[in-house]
Amino acid sequence: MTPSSSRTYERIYAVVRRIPAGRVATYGQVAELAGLPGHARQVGYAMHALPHGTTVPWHRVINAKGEVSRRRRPGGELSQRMLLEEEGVGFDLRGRVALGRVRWRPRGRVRGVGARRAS
DNA sequence: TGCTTGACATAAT
DNA sequence: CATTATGCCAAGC
Repeated sequence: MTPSSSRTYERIYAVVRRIPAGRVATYGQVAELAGLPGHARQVGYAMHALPHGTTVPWHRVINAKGEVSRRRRPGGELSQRMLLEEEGVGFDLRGRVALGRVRWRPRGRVRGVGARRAS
């Protein structure tokens, strides 16, 4: 099967579906979990390709800055922000979420000093 | 069929 | 901390 098949999108959607309410994940994080390390842009592209009545919580995916990415259509980001606020995700005055607080933590962590992510 | 843009990320300045 | 530059892959034209 061609690696550039729609399956790539499905994989991304599967990861996004795992994000619990009240938590958010970055594009890069989703990409890595989807098996596409470094291809954060494709995640954003996949989100853009999502249909309207989708069950995928696309609004829980934000950029590494902790802010909702700007879209081609003005006002769209506000919708995403509203959905997140409804789930309990708070935004600061700069329109950024407390990543260190609402960041989704996939899988158990190696407790202890591991509070650090590979760079 | 080839160039440009993009719901990004990271390093450098 | 913001701004700039480069890399990645896919979709649009």
